[in-house]
Amino acid sequence: MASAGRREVILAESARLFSERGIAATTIREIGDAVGLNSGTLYHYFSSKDAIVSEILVCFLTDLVERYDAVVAEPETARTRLGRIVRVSLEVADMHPYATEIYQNEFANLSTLPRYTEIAAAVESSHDAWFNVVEDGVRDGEFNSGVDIFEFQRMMRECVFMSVRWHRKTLAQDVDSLTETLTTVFLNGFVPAPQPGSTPPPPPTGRRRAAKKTATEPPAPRGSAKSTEAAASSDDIRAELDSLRTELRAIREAIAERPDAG
Amino acid sequence: MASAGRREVILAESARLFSERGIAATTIREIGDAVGLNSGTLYHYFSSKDAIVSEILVCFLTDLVERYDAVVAEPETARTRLGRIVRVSLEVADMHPYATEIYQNEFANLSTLPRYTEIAAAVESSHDAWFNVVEDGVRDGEFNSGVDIFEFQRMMRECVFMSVRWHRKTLAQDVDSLTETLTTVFLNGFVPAPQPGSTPPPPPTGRRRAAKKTATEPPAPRGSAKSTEAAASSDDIRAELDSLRTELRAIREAIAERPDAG
DNA sequence: GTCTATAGATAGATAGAC
DNA sequence: GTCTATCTATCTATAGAC
Repeated sequence: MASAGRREVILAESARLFSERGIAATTIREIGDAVGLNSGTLYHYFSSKDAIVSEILVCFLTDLVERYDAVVAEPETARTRLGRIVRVSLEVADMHPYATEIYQNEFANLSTLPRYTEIAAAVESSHDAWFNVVEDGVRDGEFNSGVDIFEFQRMMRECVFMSVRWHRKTLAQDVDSLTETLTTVFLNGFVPAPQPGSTPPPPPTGRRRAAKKTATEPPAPRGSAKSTEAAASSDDIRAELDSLRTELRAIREAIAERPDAG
Repeated sequence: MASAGRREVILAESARLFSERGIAATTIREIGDAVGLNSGTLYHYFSSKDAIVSEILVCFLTDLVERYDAVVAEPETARTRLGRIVRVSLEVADMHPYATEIYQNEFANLSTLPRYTEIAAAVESSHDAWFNVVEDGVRDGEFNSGVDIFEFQRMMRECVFMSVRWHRKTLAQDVDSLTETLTTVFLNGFVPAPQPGSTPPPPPTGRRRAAKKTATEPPAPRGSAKSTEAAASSDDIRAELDSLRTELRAIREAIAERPDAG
């Protein structure tokens, strides 16, 4: 009877244990204890321990890809869509509180899982969503191409999912501020010009860590050396930098306008 | 006699296996096979499997903290010191190719390790180095406080160590470009104001990364990840000048080689 | 559906010959 | 220092009573 929700309870408790202790370190008996069932009974619902892992990941990734696909297709600017991807990532992670951590911790060693092909395909699809939106933004001039596209989107994507771990306990409440922080940190370093209208808001000033100085040294010494030696030639260098940038831009545009430009 | 380097070989092979398969999934017998010793012989060098794990992590973290402490004490701007922390992180990671991955993958579940207190203290010390430098930069107005300090430095720190994993095979050659990319992405989104003198170049639209698929392996990071904003120190500016010159030269040559050029 | 009991495999670690 | 041999513990998964 209770078998209706039993499967889901097993999945939920397993996910929690897997993320807390690791998959290999979590035993079937521990899962049984957490659910309130004998370990043998679990095999009435799942054919193996790995099958539980696979189902956890497939459920999470299916939800994620489905919502990514909707966002990517939106007729919005790349910045808007990228912000939505961040938000969707956090929301889906909130619906699957432990799956993202399991995936992050152990994906590298999960290639022998039952439905691994399905899982890998979903992972790749989710990665494509990020890449395509960032690529669109660069092509349209909305983002800066001074930083390698692939490198950038991978950093941002992984940072978003690490943030899930860091904010797991309060993720639902933190979605807004986290989305804002992530897009501000990454995009204000990635857009060509600063937004005149939307300058970064006054500090949300979240938590402050009890910053203890390292036992050896009080790191006071940042000091006056700021721009002393660089000051003399600084203007000349900046001038040359600007001219180089201008020339580079002209050349790039010339190349881009060529009919057979690649 | 061979016992001189044996310990180090055991540590190296163990680290490789632990990072590839996970600690729990790596058996003593596999380590013995990899080293060319019987599994029982390993206990002549280490008291347990966990003792091997601990020694791997302690060696890595000791090197890291030692070099962090030197950087934090430098009389430089926060931006310079933060850049040095990034570089030092990559260099130490290159000296301990697998320790960072082991730490990232399994640190959450390692609290029962033999020398865990020592390990945790080193981890905290390394975190403090990052926090203190970023905090200094904010206090002096060099960085922007519109984003939560703790959140920012944690994102940047974790991104640096994830980059180690992504570039593990070519880390030594990629240190320069990676340091540049990481500081550009994070700091240009974290500095208070853009340089008024130089309007950032509009998007070139020309070069696009060819491979968007492949969830497995990023293409080689050609060092085109260059900053668009003027850097704070003369070293950074000179480095950018050099890279711009190099890129200009490459573009000129590419144009000259086109059959229909001129 | 849930349990008890256990099969079958393999892990970490030890003892002692050489 | 290295080996063979083995102990002890524990795991996944199964068989069958209820």
